[in-house]
Amino acid sequence: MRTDSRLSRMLHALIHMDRLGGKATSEQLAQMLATNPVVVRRTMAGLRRDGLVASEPGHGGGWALARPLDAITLKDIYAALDEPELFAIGQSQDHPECLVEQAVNGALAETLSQARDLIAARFAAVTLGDLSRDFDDRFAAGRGA
Amino acid sequence: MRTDSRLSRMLHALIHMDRLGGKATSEQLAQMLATNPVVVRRTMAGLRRDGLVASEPGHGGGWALARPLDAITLKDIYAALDEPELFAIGQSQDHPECLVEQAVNGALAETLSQARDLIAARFAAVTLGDLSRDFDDRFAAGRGA
DNA sequence: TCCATATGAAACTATCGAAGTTACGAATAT
DNA sequence: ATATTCGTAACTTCGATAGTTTCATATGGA
Repeated sequence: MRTDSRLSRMLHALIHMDRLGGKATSEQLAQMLATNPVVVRRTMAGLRRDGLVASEPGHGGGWALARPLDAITLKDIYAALDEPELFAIGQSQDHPECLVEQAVNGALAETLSQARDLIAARFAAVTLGDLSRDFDDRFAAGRGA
Repeated sequence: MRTDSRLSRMLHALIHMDRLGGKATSEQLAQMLATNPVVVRRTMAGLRRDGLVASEPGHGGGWALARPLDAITLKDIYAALDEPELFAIGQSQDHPECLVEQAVNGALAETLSQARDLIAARFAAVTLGDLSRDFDDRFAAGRGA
């Protein structure tokens, strides 16, 4: 399975936007993410819908952060992407009436549910501001500070 | 992404095998899993390699459990499948040298690592015997016991 | 007004791994 | 001998993200 990189990419994009003064075009972001402007627009659409960013067409337009990074959690971004599936392993749905299958699926579902809760709690607790400060630390470390 | 159902299917298959006296052919298992005998053989190959089951060709052959269900953990099965990727969300690998990307990937990796540890601990703690007894409970409940 | 710059969106292709299928060889028991 | 069963290679199908092409629309400046 090919893993979904949209969450990672949007985090990356928004932090870069912040460092560009809170604004950027799809073209600029596409270069930062090594992808296509259309992919950027498509992926950002949910963030706009949820009020995390705003967009304006035409000359001088582009994308703008609608909130400070400290007011955006990973959970906000994840929700704006319509909560993509977290897990690559799943239940077999072959014979829903088979009690063995139900027992197996129940056990897996409970385990994955616990993992989901853990991830959700982390996503809710971490802001883009936190990640941006992580960057600052890495930058300082990279300069040997 | 289409979720990988091999773990679920193998648990399902081995419990059914146990209830058939510990033996079954690929054809029988394929019917239980609503799939093809070749898919069963392919998926069971890792389990044979790891000594969880044995296979014999020819007339009267088929698959046999090599251990009691209580001596097989979900972790054993997961390992026999060569530890398939657990998560459907991933890091972007576009610009590994970008410090923003490193900060983002680091945060995601840490969260997923915690979730992975949680899942691994559950997998190590649960045996197929446990799931089989879950089945017994469901069966009793289904009969109104 | 004219035009370059942007986003919006539809429609299509590319990609990648699990899953499914076909086909044939090899081994085993009756 | 023959039917049964696994082993394996090779190919197709499927589904979702990702990538691409194309055109419409809106904005601001010359």
